[in-house]
Amino acid sequence: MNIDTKLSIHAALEAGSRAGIPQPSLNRLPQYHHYLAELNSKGISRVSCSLIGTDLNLVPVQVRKDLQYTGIVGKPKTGYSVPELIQAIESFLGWNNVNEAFLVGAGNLGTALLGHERFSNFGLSIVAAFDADPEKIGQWIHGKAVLPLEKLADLAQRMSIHLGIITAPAEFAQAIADEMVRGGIQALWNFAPVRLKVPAHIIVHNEDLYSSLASLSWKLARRYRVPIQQDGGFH
Amino acid sequence: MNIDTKLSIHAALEAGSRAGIPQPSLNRLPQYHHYLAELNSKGISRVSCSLIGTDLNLVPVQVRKDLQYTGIVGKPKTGYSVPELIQAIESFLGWNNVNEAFLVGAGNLGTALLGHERFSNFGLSIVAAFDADPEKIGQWIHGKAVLPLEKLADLAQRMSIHLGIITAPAEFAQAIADEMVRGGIQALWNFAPVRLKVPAHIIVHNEDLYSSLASLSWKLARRYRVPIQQDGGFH
DNA sequence: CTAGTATCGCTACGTGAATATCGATACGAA
DNA sequence: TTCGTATCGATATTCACGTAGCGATACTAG
Repeated sequence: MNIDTKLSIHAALEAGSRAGIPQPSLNRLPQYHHYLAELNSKGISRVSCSLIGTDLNLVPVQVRKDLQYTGIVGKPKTGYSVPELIQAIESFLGWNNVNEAFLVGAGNLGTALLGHERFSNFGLSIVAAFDADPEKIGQWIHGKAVLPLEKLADLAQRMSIHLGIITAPAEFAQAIADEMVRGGIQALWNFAPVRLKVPAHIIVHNEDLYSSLASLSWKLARRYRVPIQQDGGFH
Repeated sequence: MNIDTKLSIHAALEAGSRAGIPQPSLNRLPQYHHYLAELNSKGISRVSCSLIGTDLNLVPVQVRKDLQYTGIVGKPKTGYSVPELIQAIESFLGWNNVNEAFLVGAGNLGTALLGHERFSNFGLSIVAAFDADPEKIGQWIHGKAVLPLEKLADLAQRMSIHLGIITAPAEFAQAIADEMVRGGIQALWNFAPVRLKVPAHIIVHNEDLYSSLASLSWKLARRYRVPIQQDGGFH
């Protein structure tokens, strides 16, 4: 019995590692990348997990495990080669190939993203913006044209755009997502605070500022609340 | 000194569990809130977990469990009262009391957040912006003054500001965080792609766009990659 | 040349979150 | 009134991530 369970756990783990990488590890990789780029610019060519750990507030084991997912191997006592590590992370994350993206919703947040030229370092290029507001259509924001929303699906198909960014208000997000899917877009980066309904093969990543804000304000509010009994709050 | 860092790591990791509500649940609460507000505006007064689940793409059990954390109780067969539920979520998240915040880094993203008036619905009020760039100091962005960074700590103390938002480039983030802590700020909302080192009692919430982008581009790249040989990819 | 030590890689364990299952309760229909 | 059903609440199982410990390896000092 326990052999069975052990085996199945093992299989699950194997499958997990082969098919993917834990989400938290994936989230940490860009931080390693940023840190390593800094080291590299200082001319440091080798680095150990312990060093990364102390500088980034992580325990060395975790760093090592994360880096293993990229496929790189280090040498005992020596550590890792910084340039190789950077290269490994970039290639693992697909930052070598440029992703062209469409953005919908040329409001404050959309404008900010359009102007964020550093995205190009990470394989992201926003090629055009879309909006439903006639006032905005025809404008140029940070060198990108604002086009009418109706043209999105057709253009996406002809230009083989794979990534869509939604920075429109929540009530329009679902309709926009539908249009994007219709245009053959494969992945959505959604900044609206809704859970989009899309076909199963579409990748959706939600970037919900209100969720984060909820976390924060809850933790903050909690601090000034009367001291809570850990479990005894009830009955 | 390293005791401090250990503590902060520990605190960050355990914050969710010690608090009594899982982080993911906390993140979903604003979505329920948004959804319920919509129902409420339609005049619907009662709702069941199953309904919420189908509309939000979640399984009913999960919805029920999340809602339980707010302390509300439902009635079998009837479900929950929509207004009570909204009230419970708002009070649980601390959205009834206003959090005043300082923002540092009046770039694209900072400007976007300053202009996002809907934050006021969620208990957040950004009262002033700060920057180190003399060009920006003295300007008014969306009705908020841009002040010199040196004044932050003193002002924060005098105005009892508890929340700091960092939208500056990564290389300045740590210094800014230090200033905020010096000014008595309790919680940081950090949009820079770095792990801040702060005393253990400070709440930090990282909003790392590059992490998200990494997730996305990895998943997207993976789709077009040839089936992966686990170890053979390199050399 | 040998011993010591820092670091990597692997396996095993523990904890917390998601999910499934079971019993309890309230409303509606016969 | 009584039975059926939808829904809530509580408990148990499964799964994923983080953590710890062990052995292996390579550099360095004497």
